[in-house]
Amino acid sequence: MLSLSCTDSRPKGSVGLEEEVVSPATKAEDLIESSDFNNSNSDNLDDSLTSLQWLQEFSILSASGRQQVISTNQHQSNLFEKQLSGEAPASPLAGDLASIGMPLTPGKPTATAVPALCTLPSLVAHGHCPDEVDYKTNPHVKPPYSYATLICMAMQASKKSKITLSCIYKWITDNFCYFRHAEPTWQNSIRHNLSLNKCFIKVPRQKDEPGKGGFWKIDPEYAERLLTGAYKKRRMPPVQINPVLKNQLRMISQPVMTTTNVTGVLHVSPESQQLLEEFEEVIGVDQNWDPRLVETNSSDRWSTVKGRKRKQPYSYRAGGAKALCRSSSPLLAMEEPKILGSFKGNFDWDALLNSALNGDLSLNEGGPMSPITQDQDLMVHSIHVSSLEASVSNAESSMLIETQKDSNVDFDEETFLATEFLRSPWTEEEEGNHPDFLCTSTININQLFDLGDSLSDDIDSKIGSLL
DNA sequence: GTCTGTTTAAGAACGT
DNA sequence: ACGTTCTTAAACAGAC
Repeated sequence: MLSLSCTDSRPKGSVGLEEEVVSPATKAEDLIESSDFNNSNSDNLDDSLTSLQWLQEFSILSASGRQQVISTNQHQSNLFEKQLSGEAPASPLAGDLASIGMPLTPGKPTATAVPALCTLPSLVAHGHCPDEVDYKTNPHVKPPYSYATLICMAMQASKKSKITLSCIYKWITDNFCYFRHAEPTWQNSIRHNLSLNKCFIKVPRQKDEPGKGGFWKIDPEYAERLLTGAYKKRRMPPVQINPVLKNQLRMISQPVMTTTNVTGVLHVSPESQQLLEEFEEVIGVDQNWDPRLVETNSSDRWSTVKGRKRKQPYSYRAGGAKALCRSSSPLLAMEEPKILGSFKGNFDWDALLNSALNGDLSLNEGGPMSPITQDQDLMVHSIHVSSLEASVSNAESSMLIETQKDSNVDFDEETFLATEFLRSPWTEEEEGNHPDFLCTSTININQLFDLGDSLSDDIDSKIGSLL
Protein backbone atom coordinates (compact mmCIF):
# COMPACT_ATOMS: atom_id res chain seq x y z
CA MET A 1 0.00 0.00 0.00
CA LEU A 2 1.22 3.34 -0.92
CA SER A 3 2.34 5.51 1.84
CA LEU A 4 3.51 8.97 1.30
CA SER A 5 5.19 11.40 3.51
CA CYS A 6 4.73 15.06 3.14
CA THR A 7 7.03 16.31 5.76
CA ASP A 8 10.37 16.52 4.11
CA SER A 9 10.32 17.14 0.46
CA ARG A 10 10.17 20.69 -0.63
CA PRO A 11 10.24 22.16 -4.03
CA LYS A 12 13.75 22.86 -5.00
CA GLY A 13 12.77 26.45 -5.24
CA SER A 14 11.70 26.58 -1.68
CA VAL A 15 13.23 29.27 0.32
CA GLY A 16 13.79 29.81 3.93
CA LEU A 17 12.25 32.44 6.03
CA GLU A 18 13.96 35.65 6.52
CA GLU A 19 14.78 36.61 9.98
CA GLU A 20 12.91 39.83 10.08
CA VAL A 21 9.73 38.29 9.01
CA VAL A 22 7.66 36.53 11.51
CA SER A 23 7.05 33.15 10.14
CA PRO A 24 3.61 31.72 9.83
CA ALA A 25 4.79 29.01 12.07
CA THR A 26 5.74 31.48 14.68
CA LYS A 27 2.50 33.25 14.39
CA ALA A 28 0.73 29.99 14.43
CA GLU A 29 2.47 29.19 17.63
CA ASP A 30 1.37 32.48 19.00
CA LEU A 31 -2.08 31.68 17.99
CA ILE A 32 -1.90 28.32 19.57
CA GLU A 33 -0.58 29.72 22.74
CA SER A 34 -3.31 32.21 23.00
CA SER A 35 -6.16 30.31 21.60
CA ASP A 36 -8.30 27.38 22.12
CA PHE A 37 -6.28 25.58 19.52
CA ASN A 38 -4.79 24.04 22.53
CA ASN A 39 -8.03 22.39 23.09
CA SER A 40 -8.01 18.73 22.65
CA ASN A 41 -9.46 17.06 19.68
CA SER A 42 -12.33 16.11 21.78
CA ASP A 43 -12.98 19.71 22.45
CA ASN A 44 -13.03 20.43 18.82
CA LEU A 45 -15.15 17.45 18.34
CA ASP A 46 -17.57 18.71 20.82
CA ASP A 47 -17.62 21.97 19.06
CA SER A 48 -18.25 20.30 15.81
CA LEU A 49 -21.06 18.33 17.21
CA THR A 50 -22.71 21.32 18.62
CA SER A 51 -22.56 23.25 15.47
CA LEU A 52 -25.73 23.84 13.62
CA GLN A 53 -23.85 24.04 10.43
CA TRP A 54 -25.94 21.13 9.34
CA LEU A 55 -28.74 23.56 9.00
CA GLN A 56 -26.85 25.48 6.44
CA GLU A 57 -26.26 22.34 4.51
CA PHE A 58 -29.79 21.45 5.06
CA SER A 59 -30.96 24.63 3.48
CA ILE A 60 -28.62 24.21 0.59
CA LEU A 61 -29.73 20.71 0.04
CA SER A 62 -33.28 21.67 0.24
CA ALA A 63 -32.72 24.02 -2.57
CA SER A 64 -30.74 21.72 -4.73
CA GLY A 65 -32.21 18.39 -4.03
CA ARG A 66 -31.61 16.41 -0.97
CA GLN A 67 -31.61 12.98 -2.46
CA GLN A 68 -28.07 13.26 -3.53
CA VAL A 69 -26.83 13.22 -0.04
CA ILE A 70 -29.06 10.93 1.83
CA SER A 71 -27.62 7.62 2.64
CA THR A 72 -27.18 5.80 5.81
CA ASN A 73 -24.94 3.08 6.91
CA GLN A 74 -23.88 1.54 10.08
CA HIS A 75 -20.45 2.97 9.92
CA GLN A 76 -21.75 6.43 9.88
CA SER A 77 -24.11 5.70 12.65
CA ASN A 78 -21.37 4.29 14.74
CA LEU A 79 -19.16 7.22 14.05
CA PHE A 80 -21.92 9.54 14.87
CA GLU A 81 -22.52 7.82 18.11
CA LYS A 82 -18.86 7.91 18.90
CA GLN A 83 -18.74 11.55 18.19
CA LEU A 84 -21.68 12.21 20.34
CA SER A 85 -20.10 10.31 23.11
CA GLY A 86 -16.93 12.25 22.73
CA GLU A 87 -14.96 9.46 21.21
CA ALA A 88 -13.15 10.96 18.34
CA PRO A 89 -12.02 8.94 15.38
CA ALA A 90 -8.45 7.92 15.57
CA SER A 91 -7.49 10.08 12.69
CA PRO A 92 -9.10 12.34 10.24
CA LEU A 93 -10.56 10.49 7.42
CA ALA A 94 -8.93 12.60 4.84
CA GLY A 95 -5.62 11.98 6.37
CA ASP A 96 -6.26 8.29 6.38
CA LEU A 97 -7.12 8.22 2.78
CA ALA A 98 -4.25 10.43 1.98
CA SER A 99 -1.92 8.15 3.77
CA ILE A 100 -2.87 5.35 1.50
CA GLY A 101 -2.73 7.47 -1.54
CA MET A 102 -6.42 7.72 -1.95
CA PRO A 103 -7.30 10.58 -4.16
CA LEU A 104 -10.01 12.48 -2.55
CA THR A 105 -12.06 14.04 -5.16
CA PRO A 106 -14.55 16.21 -3.45
CA GLY A 107 -18.04 15.59 -4.40
CA LYS A 108 -17.39 12.48 -6.34
CA PRO A 109 -18.84 9.26 -5.16
CA THR A 110 -16.53 7.09 -3.29
CA ALA A 111 -17.06 3.58 -2.33
CA THR A 112 -16.32 3.21 1.24
CA ALA A 113 -18.75 4.30 3.73
CA VAL A 114 -17.12 7.57 4.16
CA PRO A 115 -18.76 9.63 6.79
CA ALA A 116 -19.91 12.90 5.57
CA LEU A 117 -17.19 15.12 6.79
CA CYS A 118 -17.54 18.66 5.91
CA THR A 119 -16.92 21.78 7.80
CA LEU A 120 -17.15 23.81 4.68
CA PRO A 121 -20.71 24.19 3.70
CA SER A 122 -19.68 26.61 1.07
CA LEU A 123 -18.65 23.96 -1.31
CA VAL A 124 -21.08 21.28 -0.61
CA ALA A 125 -23.67 22.44 -2.96
CA HIS A 126 -21.16 22.57 -5.71
CA GLY A 127 -19.63 19.23 -5.24
CA HIS A 128 -16.54 20.54 -3.59
CA CYS A 129 -15.93 19.81 -0.07
CA PRO A 130 -12.38 20.58 0.86
CA ASP A 131 -12.98 19.26 4.26
CA GLU A 132 -12.94 15.82 2.86
CA VAL A 133 -9.34 16.48 2.21
CA ASP A 134 -6.80 17.49 4.70
CA TYR A 135 -4.75 19.67 2.46
CA LYS A 136 -2.17 19.99 5.07
CA THR A 137 -1.30 16.35 4.85
CA ASN A 138 -2.74 15.24 1.58
CA PRO A 139 -0.21 15.76 -1.18
CA HIS A 140 -2.47 14.55 -3.93
CA VAL A 141 -5.16 17.11 -4.28
CA LYS A 142 -4.49 20.64 -5.15
CA PRO A 143 -6.18 22.99 -2.74
CA PRO A 144 -9.25 24.56 -4.24
CA TYR A 145 -7.98 28.02 -3.57
CA SER A 146 -6.69 30.43 -6.07
CA TYR A 147 -3.17 31.59 -5.69
CA ALA A 148 -4.44 34.97 -4.72
CA THR A 149 -6.41 33.41 -1.96
CA LEU A 150 -3.42 31.48 -0.80
CA ILE A 151 -1.45 34.67 -0.69
CA CYS A 152 -4.16 36.35 1.30
CA MET A 153 -4.27 33.45 3.63
CA ALA A 154 -0.57 33.64 4.17
CA MET A 155 -0.76 37.33 4.76
CA GLN A 156 -3.56 36.95 7.16
CA ALA A 157 -1.97 34.11 8.99
CA SER A 158 1.20 36.06 9.41
CA LYS A 159 -0.69 38.70 11.35
CA LYS A 160 1.65 41.20 9.84
CA SER A 161 0.74 44.09 7.68
CA LYS A 162 3.33 43.01 5.20
CA ILE A 163 4.91 39.77 4.29
CA THR A 164 7.78 38.62 2.17
CA LEU A 165 7.54 36.37 -0.79
CA SER A 166 9.56 33.74 0.92
CA CYS A 167 7.20 33.87 3.85
CA ILE A 168 4.30 33.33 1.53
CA TYR A 169 6.07 30.35 0.06
CA LYS A 170 6.78 29.05 3.47
CA TRP A 171 3.26 29.35 4.69
CA ILE A 172 1.82 27.70 1.65
CA THR A 173 4.17 24.79 1.75
CA ASP A 174 3.68 24.43 5.45
CA ASN A 175 -0.04 24.34 5.16
CA PHE A 176 -0.62 22.68 1.84
CA CYS A 177 1.15 19.45 1.35
CA TYR A 178 0.38 19.53 -2.32
CA PHE A 179 2.78 22.34 -2.88
CA ARG A 180 5.53 20.61 -1.03
CA HIS A 181 5.44 17.89 -3.60
CA ALA A 182 4.53 19.92 -6.61
CA GLU A 183 6.92 21.35 -9.08
CA PRO A 184 8.02 24.80 -8.00
CA THR A 185 6.28 26.41 -10.91
CA TRP A 186 3.53 27.37 -8.54
CA GLN A 187 5.93 29.85 -7.06
CA ASN A 188 6.07 31.54 -10.37
CA SER A 189 2.34 31.77 -10.28
CA ILE A 190 2.50 33.26 -6.84
CA ARG A 191 4.87 35.91 -8.03
CA HIS A 192 2.75 36.43 -11.07
CA ASN A 193 -0.25 36.97 -8.87
CA LEU A 194 1.53 39.37 -6.62
CA SER A 195 2.62 41.42 -9.55
CA LEU A 196 -0.62 41.50 -11.43
CA ASN A 197 -3.28 41.24 -8.84
CA LYS A 198 -4.38 44.67 -7.80
CA CYS A 199 -5.05 43.43 -4.34
CA PHE A 200 -1.40 43.21 -3.57
CA ILE A 201 0.94 46.07 -3.04
CA LYS A 202 4.63 45.79 -3.02
CA VAL A 203 6.29 47.46 -0.10
CA PRO A 204 9.90 48.15 -0.93
CA ARG A 205 12.43 47.06 1.56
CA GLN A 206 14.15 49.83 3.39
CA LYS A 207 17.76 50.39 2.60
CA ASP A 208 18.76 49.42 6.06
CA GLU A 209 16.74 46.27 5.88
CA PRO A 210 18.76 43.30 4.81
CA GLY A 211 17.35 40.57 2.69
CA LYS A 212 16.05 39.96 -0.73
CA GLY A 213 13.04 41.40 -2.30
CA GLY A 214 10.42 43.56 -0.78
CA PHE A 215 7.31 43.02 1.21
CA TRP A 216 3.81 42.53 0.08
CA LYS A 217 0.59 43.57 1.60
CA ILE A 218 -3.04 43.75 0.71
CA ASP A 219 -3.96 47.00 -0.88
CA PRO A 220 -6.04 48.95 1.65
CA GLU A 221 -7.33 51.12 -1.11
CA TYR A 222 -8.58 48.10 -2.83
CA ALA A 223 -10.01 46.79 0.36
CA GLU A 224 -11.69 50.10 0.91
CA ARG A 225 -13.21 49.86 -2.47
CA LEU A 226 -14.56 46.59 -1.47
CA LEU A 227 -16.46 48.24 1.29
CA THR A 228 -18.74 49.81 -1.21
CA GLY A 229 -18.89 46.96 -3.57
CA ALA A 230 -19.68 43.38 -3.62
CA TYR A 231 -16.99 40.88 -3.98
CA LYS A 232 -16.69 39.07 -7.16
CA LYS A 233 -16.20 35.46 -7.20
CA ARG A 234 -15.39 32.81 -9.57
CA ARG A 235 -15.65 29.17 -9.86
CA MET A 236 -13.93 26.75 -7.73
CA PRO A 237 -10.96 25.44 -9.57
CA PRO A 238 -11.39 21.86 -10.51
CA VAL A 239 -9.85 19.35 -8.29
CA GLN A 240 -6.37 18.72 -9.42
CA ILE A 241 -4.36 15.78 -8.49
CA ASN A 242 -0.72 16.41 -7.99
CA PRO A 243 0.81 15.22 -11.25
CA VAL A 244 3.87 14.12 -9.40
CA LEU A 245 1.76 11.63 -7.56
CA LYS A 246 -0.80 10.97 -10.21
CA ASN A 247 0.77 7.76 -11.32
CA GLN A 248 0.87 6.52 -7.83
CA LEU A 249 -2.77 7.19 -7.44
CA ARG A 250 -3.53 4.77 -10.19
CA MET A 251 -2.42 2.10 -7.84
CA ILE A 252 -5.50 2.69 -5.87
CA SER A 253 -8.18 0.74 -7.56
CA GLN A 254 -10.69 0.29 -4.86
CA PRO A 255 -13.75 2.23 -5.72
CA VAL A 256 -14.96 4.36 -2.99
CA MET A 257 -18.32 5.72 -2.40
CA THR A 258 -19.02 8.63 -0.27
CA THR A 259 -22.02 10.62 0.36
CA THR A 260 -22.04 14.14 -0.65
CA ASN A 261 -21.07 16.05 2.33
CA VAL A 262 -23.93 17.58 4.03
CA THR A 263 -22.67 18.53 7.37
CA GLY A 264 -20.44 21.25 8.48
CA VAL A 265 -19.09 22.98 11.45
CA LEU A 266 -18.23 26.51 12.13
CA HIS A 267 -16.04 27.44 14.98
CA VAL A 268 -15.20 30.87 16.03
CA SER A 269 -12.81 30.84 18.83
CA PRO A 270 -12.25 34.09 20.62
CA GLU A 271 -8.70 34.20 19.41
CA SER A 272 -9.70 33.52 15.87
CA GLN A 273 -12.27 36.18 16.16
CA GLN A 274 -9.62 38.52 17.38
CA LEU A 275 -7.44 37.56 14.50
CA LEU A 276 -10.20 38.29 12.13
CA GLU A 277 -10.88 41.62 13.71
CA GLU A 278 -7.26 42.53 13.46
CA PHE A 279 -7.41 41.65 9.84
CA GLU A 280 -10.44 43.80 9.44
CA GLU A 281 -8.65 46.60 11.12
CA VAL A 282 -5.73 46.31 8.79
CA ILE A 283 -7.86 46.49 5.72
CA GLY A 284 -10.20 49.04 7.17
CA VAL A 285 -13.32 47.05 7.25
CA ASP A 286 -16.36 48.84 8.36
CA GLN A 287 -17.85 46.91 11.17
CA ASN A 288 -21.24 48.23 10.31
CA TRP A 289 -21.07 47.17 6.76
CA ASP A 290 -24.13 45.37 5.74
CA PRO A 291 -24.21 43.44 2.51
CA ARG A 292 -27.91 43.88 2.35
CA LEU A 293 -27.46 47.60 2.03
CA VAL A 294 -25.00 47.46 -0.76
CA GLU A 295 -26.20 48.07 -4.20
CA THR A 296 -25.17 45.50 -6.65
CA ASN A 297 -24.18 47.53 -9.62
CA SER A 298 -20.87 45.92 -10.07
CA SER A 299 -19.86 47.90 -13.10
CA ASP A 300 -20.00 51.10 -11.16
CA ARG A 301 -18.42 49.48 -8.29
CA TRP A 302 -15.37 48.45 -10.17
CA SER A 303 -15.13 51.25 -12.63
CA THR A 304 -12.41 52.96 -10.71
CA VAL A 305 -9.32 51.06 -10.11
CA LYS A 306 -6.66 51.86 -7.68
CA GLY A 307 -4.46 54.65 -8.76
CA ARG A 308 -1.32 52.70 -8.51
CA LYS A 309 0.35 52.66 -11.84
CA ARG A 310 1.09 49.27 -13.07
CA LYS A 311 1.32 47.86 -16.48
CA GLN A 312 -1.38 45.32 -16.62
CA PRO A 313 -2.17 43.53 -19.79
CA TYR A 314 -5.13 42.42 -17.92
CA SER A 315 -6.20 43.01 -14.43
CA TYR A 316 -7.59 40.67 -11.93
CA ARG A 317 -10.87 41.59 -10.44
CA ALA A 318 -11.53 44.46 -12.70
CA GLY A 319 -14.50 42.91 -14.31
CA GLY A 320 -18.05 43.67 -13.46
CA ALA A 321 -19.86 40.51 -14.25
CA LYS A 322 -22.23 39.30 -11.69
CA ALA A 323 -20.11 36.39 -10.86
CA LEU A 324 -21.00 35.38 -7.44
CA CYS A 325 -20.27 31.82 -7.30
CA ARG A 326 -17.31 29.86 -6.40
CA SER A 327 -14.10 31.54 -6.25
CA SER A 328 -11.30 31.77 -3.92
CA SER A 329 -10.37 35.26 -4.49
CA PRO A 330 -8.45 37.66 -2.37
CA LEU A 331 -11.28 40.00 -2.78
CA LEU A 332 -13.43 37.48 -1.27
CA ALA A 333 -11.03 37.00 1.50
CA MET A 334 -11.13 40.65 2.21
CA GLU A 335 -14.78 40.92 1.73
CA GLU A 336 -15.74 38.22 4.08
CA PRO A 337 -14.89 40.08 7.20
CA LYS A 338 -17.32 42.69 6.09
CA ILE A 339 -19.96 40.16 5.63
CA LEU A 340 -19.19 38.72 8.95
CA GLY A 341 -19.19 42.16 10.31
CA SER A 342 -22.79 42.37 9.38
CA PHE A 343 -23.33 39.18 11.19
CA LYS A 344 -21.84 40.66 14.24
CA GLY A 345 -24.53 43.22 14.22
CA ASN A 346 -27.75 43.28 16.03
CA PHE A 347 -29.72 41.37 13.54
CA ASP A 348 -32.06 39.04 15.27
CA TRP A 349 -31.06 35.82 13.64
CA ASP A 350 -32.81 33.85 16.26
CA ALA A 351 -36.06 35.54 15.60
CA LEU A 352 -35.59 35.03 11.95
CA LEU A 353 -34.90 31.40 12.25
CA ASN A 354 -37.57 30.73 14.75
CA SER A 355 -40.18 32.54 12.84
CA ALA A 356 -39.13 30.92 9.65
CA LEU A 357 -39.31 27.51 11.08
CA ASN A 358 -42.42 28.11 13.07
CA GLY A 359 -40.69 27.01 16.14
CA ASP A 360 -40.11 23.50 14.95
CA LEU A 361 -36.44 24.14 14.76
CA SER A 362 -36.14 26.32 17.73
CA LEU A 363 -32.45 26.31 18.00
CA ASN A 364 -31.68 28.81 20.57
CA GLU A 365 -33.97 30.02 23.17
CA GLY A 366 -31.78 32.84 24.20
CA GLY A 367 -30.93 34.41 20.90
CA PRO A 368 -27.92 34.02 18.73
CA MET A 369 -25.44 35.30 21.19
CA SER A 370 -27.00 34.31 24.38
CA PRO A 371 -24.92 32.19 26.62
CA ILE A 372 -25.57 28.54 26.56
CA THR A 373 -24.54 26.33 29.29
CA GLN A 374 -22.32 23.41 28.74
CA ASP A 375 -25.04 20.97 29.43
CA GLN A 376 -27.67 22.67 27.49
CA ASP A 377 -28.62 20.63 24.55
CA LEU A 378 -30.45 21.19 21.42
CA MET A 379 -33.13 18.97 20.22
CA VAL A 380 -33.50 19.25 16.54
CA HIS A 381 -36.11 16.93 15.31
CA SER A 382 -35.06 14.35 17.78
CA ILE A 383 -31.44 14.76 16.93
CA HIS A 384 -29.60 15.41 20.08
CA VAL A 385 -26.99 17.98 19.53
CA SER A 386 -24.96 19.30 22.36
CA SER A 387 -24.61 22.96 22.07
CA LEU A 388 -21.25 24.20 23.05
CA GLU A 389 -21.19 26.55 20.16
CA ALA A 390 -24.78 26.55 19.31
CA SER A 391 -25.00 30.26 19.63
CA VAL A 392 -22.39 30.96 17.04
CA SER A 393 -23.52 28.22 14.78
CA ASN A 394 -27.03 29.31 15.12
CA ALA A 395 -26.21 32.79 14.10
CA GLU A 396 -24.26 31.67 11.13
CA SER A 397 -26.79 29.13 10.12
CA SER A 398 -29.39 31.78 10.17
CA MET A 399 -27.03 33.97 8.35
CA LEU A 400 -26.84 31.64 5.46
CA ILE A 401 -30.53 31.27 5.31
CA GLU A 402 -30.97 34.97 5.41
CA THR A 403 -28.51 35.64 2.70
CA GLN A 404 -29.79 32.91 0.54
CA LYS A 405 -33.24 34.19 0.64
CA ASP A 406 -32.14 37.70 -0.03
CA SER A 407 -31.52 38.01 -3.69
CA ASN A 408 -29.80 41.32 -3.24
CA VAL A 409 -26.99 39.80 -1.42
CA ASP A 410 -24.26 38.21 -3.38
CA PHE A 411 -23.57 35.98 -0.55
CA ASP A 412 -21.75 32.97 -1.67
CA GLU A 413 -21.14 29.78 0.06
CA GLU A 414 -17.47 30.15 -0.37
CA THR A 415 -17.70 33.19 1.73
CA PHE A 416 -18.05 30.77 4.52
CA LEU A 417 -15.04 28.92 3.33
CA ALA A 418 -12.60 31.72 3.23
CA THR A 419 -14.16 33.42 6.14
CA GLU A 420 -13.88 30.42 8.23
CA PHE A 421 -10.35 30.06 7.18
CA LEU A 422 -9.61 33.58 8.15
CA ARG A 423 -11.24 33.00 11.41
CA SER A 424 -9.38 29.83 12.03
CA PRO A 425 -6.14 29.65 10.17
CA TRP A 426 -4.61 26.36 10.91
CA THR A 427 -1.35 25.96 12.53
CA GLU A 428 1.48 23.92 11.34
CA GLU A 429 2.49 22.93 14.79
CA GLU A 430 -0.70 21.14 15.45
CA GLU A 431 -0.44 18.16 13.23
CA GLY A 432 -2.43 16.05 15.54
CA ASN A 433 -4.79 18.67 16.62
CA HIS A 434 -6.33 19.94 13.50
CA PRO A 435 -7.77 23.34 13.77
CA ASP A 436 -11.41 23.72 13.32
CA PHE A 437 -11.35 24.65 9.72
CA LEU A 438 -10.23 21.60 7.94
CA CYS A 439 -10.52 18.55 9.97
CA THR A 440 -13.24 18.96 12.39
CA SER A 441 -15.43 16.03 12.91
CA THR A 442 -18.96 16.73 12.14
CA ILE A 443 -22.41 15.61 12.67
CA ASN A 444 -23.58 13.23 10.08
CA ILE A 445 -26.50 14.81 8.43
CA ASN A 446 -27.69 11.44 7.41
CA GLN A 447 -28.64 10.88 10.94
CA LEU A 448 -31.01 13.69 10.62
CA PHE A 449 -32.76 12.12 7.72
CA ASP A 450 -33.05 8.75 9.29
CA LEU A 451 -36.18 10.06 10.80
CA GLY A 452 -38.00 9.36 7.64
CA ASP A 453 -39.11 10.98 4.51
CA SER A 454 -42.21 12.43 5.97
CA LEU A 455 -40.36 14.36 8.51
CA SER A 456 -37.75 15.35 6.00
CA ASP A 457 -40.37 16.55 3.65
CA ASP A 458 -41.83 18.55 6.42
CA ILE A 459 -38.50 20.11 7.12
CA ASP A 460 -37.97 20.69 3.46
CA SER A 461 -41.17 22.54 3.19
CA LYS A 462 -40.27 24.72 6.09
CA ILE A 463 -36.81 25.42 4.85
CA GLY A 464 -38.19 26.00 1.43
CA SER A 465 -40.31 28.75 2.79
CA LEU A 466 -37.16 30.53 3.67
CA LEU A 467 -35.71 30.47 0.21
C1' DG B 1 23.75 31.39 -9.38
C1' DT B 2 19.65 32.19 -7.01
C1' DC B 3 15.89 34.86 -5.83
C1' DT B 4 12.67 38.37 -6.84
C1' DG B 5 9.69 40.91 -9.71
C1' DT B 6 7.61 42.16 -14.20
C1' DT B 7 5.62 41.14 -18.39
C1' DT B 8 3.67 38.50 -22.16
C1' DA B 9 1.22 34.74 -23.97
C1' DA B 10 -1.83 30.90 -24.19
C1' DG B 11 -5.44 28.20 -22.69
C1' DA B 12 -9.13 26.40 -19.54
C1' DA B 13 -13.29 27.26 -17.16
C1' DC B 14 -17.11 29.78 -16.49
C1' DG B 15 -20.72 33.52 -16.88
C1' DT B 16 -23.41 36.44 -19.84
C1' DA C 1 -19.67 33.74 -29.17
C1' DC C 2 -17.58 36.63 -26.27
C1' DG C 3 -15.66 38.46 -22.05
C1' DT C 4 -13.74 37.58 -17.61
C1' DT C 5 -11.09 35.19 -14.32
C1' DC C 6 -7.53 32.29 -13.33
C1' DT C 7 -3.65 29.16 -14.19
C1' DT C 8 0.49 27.94 -16.32
C1' DA C 9 4.59 28.77 -18.74
C1' DA C 10 8.22 31.46 -20.15
C1' DA C 11 11.44 35.27 -20.84
C1' DC C 12 13.80 38.86 -18.98
C1' DA C 13 16.10 42.08 -15.77
C1' DG C 14 17.70 43.56 -11.35
C1' DA C 15 19.19 42.58 -6.64
C1' DC C 16 21.59 39.81 -3.50
